[in-house]
Amino acid sequence: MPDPLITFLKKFRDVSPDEGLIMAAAEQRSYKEGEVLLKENTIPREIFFICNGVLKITSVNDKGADVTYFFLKENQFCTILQSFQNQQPAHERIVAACDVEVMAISRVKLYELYAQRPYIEELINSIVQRRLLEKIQIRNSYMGQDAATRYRIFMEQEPELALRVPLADIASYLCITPQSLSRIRKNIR
Amino acid sequence: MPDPLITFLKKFRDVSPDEGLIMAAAEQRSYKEGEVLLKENTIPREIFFICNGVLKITSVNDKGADVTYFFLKENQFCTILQSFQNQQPAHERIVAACDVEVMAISRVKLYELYAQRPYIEELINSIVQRRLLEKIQIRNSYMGQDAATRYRIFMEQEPELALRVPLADIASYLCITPQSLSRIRKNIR
DNA sequence: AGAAGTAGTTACCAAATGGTAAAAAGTAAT
DNA sequence: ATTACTTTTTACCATTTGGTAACTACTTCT
Repeated sequence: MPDPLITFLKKFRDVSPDEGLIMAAAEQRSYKEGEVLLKENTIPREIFFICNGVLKITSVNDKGADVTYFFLKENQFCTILQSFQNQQPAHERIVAACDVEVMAISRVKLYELYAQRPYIEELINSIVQRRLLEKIQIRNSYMGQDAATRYRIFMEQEPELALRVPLADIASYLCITPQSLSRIRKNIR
Repeated sequence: MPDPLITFLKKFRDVSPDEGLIMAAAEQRSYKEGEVLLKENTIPREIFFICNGVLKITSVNDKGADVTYFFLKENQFCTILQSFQNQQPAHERIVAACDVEVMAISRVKLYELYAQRPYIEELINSIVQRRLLEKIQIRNSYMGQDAATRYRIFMEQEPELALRVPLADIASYLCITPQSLSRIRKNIR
């Protein structure tokens, strides 16, 4: 069975000769829903590639409530990029939004890999940048819309996600209270 | 008088030997408030470096109202990145939020420059990526906050901007109606 | 200076959303 | 199966925000 990370990278570029190198840098891990992959105010030492499941990037606001900035699912890289690059503490937290399997790559090993195979750095950077732009686009699409519309857009863009992560997470992601989101769902039926 | 673009790049890396090359690729332009630098549904053929003033990236929603996604000011590059890279029509529009002076660099000339001086591609990519991450951070900081708080955060992060661009633009950027924003301002005094 | 146009303010009411609380449904543990 | 626990739903009222409209302040043009 081919590894999801390798399979994913091959969609962009043939990495066959370096499969071993890449796999040697990565470590497979599993997390249960709710488990924390990165605590807030800590320096991210690794980047995750999601093989299965959904991660969320969140933080706790002044009122103690969780704010969900992003969901990331299969075939996406996940880290707090600025903090990972500059090795500074991240304010955000990375949490399993449902049970997940990831490949964890430590920064040290990643940069060793980059040093050995510069094209991999280019490759991953371009993948990550593309995804960043997508995330911005998605956020933009919510702007200036009311709660019901934001939910409708979300359901068009990510229909399966609603089945996989708790309602409260989606509510937080869409800046709606869980009660309001529940009401919106009711009105749609 | 040194050019703002060169001065800016020098903050990150010494580009002295290539100043001539860079300047040859750029063309200075001025726009008045409200002038459109890029129409929606057109392919961005150039990237702008802002020497002076503020640009906004907007689009028109289903109800005919403007939504302001971003403000960009002095010492920032501005284009619709995905569309610029892939030479596809952008849904967004680039408009002068106040009178501006920019250096416009055509994609063709930029890529010629990149071919001649690969380090410039790396340099600009890293600058652009850093700014993207910043924009995401700023948007995140508004998430889950009420209108008055969003305005307060905005005024902390960008105090001068409020003096330079119309209130309606800021309202749209913060997803508030101009009337509500006016009321919020009143309550703050 | 006066007129016309644009931008910002204010007031009012309507609609959307938040917050509290309790019930219902679903999940996990014994 | 029963219990305990968590998540989701529902109802209610309070608060925030939006939309319409009129007014004021500012610009710009002649």
